[in-house]
Amino acid sequence: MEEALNGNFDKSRPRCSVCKIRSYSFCRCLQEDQLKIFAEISDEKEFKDKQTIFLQQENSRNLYNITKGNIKIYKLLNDGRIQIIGFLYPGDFFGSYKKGKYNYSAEAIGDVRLCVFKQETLDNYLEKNMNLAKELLHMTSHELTLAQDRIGVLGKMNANERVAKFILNISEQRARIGWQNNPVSLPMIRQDIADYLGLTLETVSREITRFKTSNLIKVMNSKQIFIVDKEKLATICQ
Amino acid sequence: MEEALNGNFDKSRPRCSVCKIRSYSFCRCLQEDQLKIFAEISDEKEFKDKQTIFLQQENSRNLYNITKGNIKIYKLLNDGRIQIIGFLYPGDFFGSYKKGKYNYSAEAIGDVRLCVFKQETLDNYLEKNMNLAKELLHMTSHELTLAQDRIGVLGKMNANERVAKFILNISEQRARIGWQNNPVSLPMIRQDIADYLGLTLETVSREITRFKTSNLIKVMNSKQIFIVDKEKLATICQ
DNA sequence: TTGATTATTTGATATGGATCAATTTTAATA
DNA sequence: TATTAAAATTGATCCATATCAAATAATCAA
Repeated sequence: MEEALNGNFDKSRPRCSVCKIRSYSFCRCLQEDQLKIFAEISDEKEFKDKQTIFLQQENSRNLYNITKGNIKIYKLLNDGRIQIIGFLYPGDFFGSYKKGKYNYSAEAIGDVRLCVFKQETLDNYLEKNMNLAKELLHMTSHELTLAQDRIGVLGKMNANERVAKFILNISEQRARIGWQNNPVSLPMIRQDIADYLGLTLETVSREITRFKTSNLIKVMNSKQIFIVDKEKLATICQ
Repeated sequence: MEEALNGNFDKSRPRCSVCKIRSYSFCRCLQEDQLKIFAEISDEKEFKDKQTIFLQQENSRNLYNITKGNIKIYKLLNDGRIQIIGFLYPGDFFGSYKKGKYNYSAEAIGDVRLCVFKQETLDNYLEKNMNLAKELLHMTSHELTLAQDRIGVLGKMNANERVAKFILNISEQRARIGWQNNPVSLPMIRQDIADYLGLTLETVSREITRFKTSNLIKVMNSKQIFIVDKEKLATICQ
């Protein structure tokens, strides 16, 4: 089962040892000899496009680590309005390590593979491993930084700036985990981008067209954007 | 000096022992016998209204814990636009525990007293105290939750909802630390509320007037708001 | 106390992005 | 491959909030 999921046919090595994204994830701080135990405190789980991973109102039990694919986390207002809090990529973690309700819902975009940690299990493990606790603290703190950046975008930037920043951010994220970052692939639909940026899909579409006609980008297809003039795009959103 | 600041004239007890807000702060997890050492790894510092605590572009060296007063943390776009990321109150912490630049600037609103921790010192102490590391992780995670809530507010709510939510939030925060929460005092000016909510000060003023004329609140003076109908206010922003 | 400064409210008008609507393009399925 | 459904684009219009402007109100300094 585990072998099937990560393609590890070397039974002598735990799946964490052969994990391709470990160096971008909070478990990167673990030594080779710790990986066997660590691999045992989590389960791998797969999700298909649009499958719900958890809903906001559920009791929080797990923390998740993405090893493959993209997910979106979102909040739903009771009149149906959606705000996408974030798109998450391999190496990112989400969920909750404290009891209560989740703060958002999580859904797969395309095929997804996750490591699932039970709260108590992870908490117990943290107790024995200060490095991991610190790494988790640093990554949570980094998440907070990103969330604060987004507050700035949503509070003060106009549609033009938001879309420019979105394209650059997603390209940077790809570069960070060593993937092709130009053309950048947008796995999510325009409605999702809109719900992420606090705009409507029409406005997102118009801004993309605007960047296209002013030759800042080339739209290979609706999900593949080639950045022609990165500097000008950066100037737009500073 | 320390005695003068926190009014502790009992020289036999460290200032953390007599700290009034410790139970709301990350240091609440420490035992009485640990407080002496902990008091020694931080300094107390005072700031006056509008004094800058640090600027975004500075090298981050410290983590701060508020023991008295209010501060605002904000980002500045290069054309002068301001986004206030948050208003922070006694028990809240801010700054950075990793090297680099700060992610925002911080400024005092009224008289403020802070505990200042040097990054390395705090980091070393964390190494020896798993409880504190965990508490810091949980509080950072909680901060992240609050930031995500704000993303929802700024991304999807209209002016009416934003102002209603602001008044309720600030009232809840007062209740949480056991202070008078109705009437609720707004230590910041309208421009700050606007920069916090992603609105203009005129819009904030108009929404407050609207709540006043529809008898949801009473404006004792511009900085003291009495909540008349909490339920209706809550319905507005759900 | 008085004048000056800063903060707040209120009014008139403008506008960026939402909304409504139709068309085109792309993807899914039979 | 044809048929349908979903996604994306483009156009026309509207409206919530910004902007500009002026009047009060509160605070500060001399």
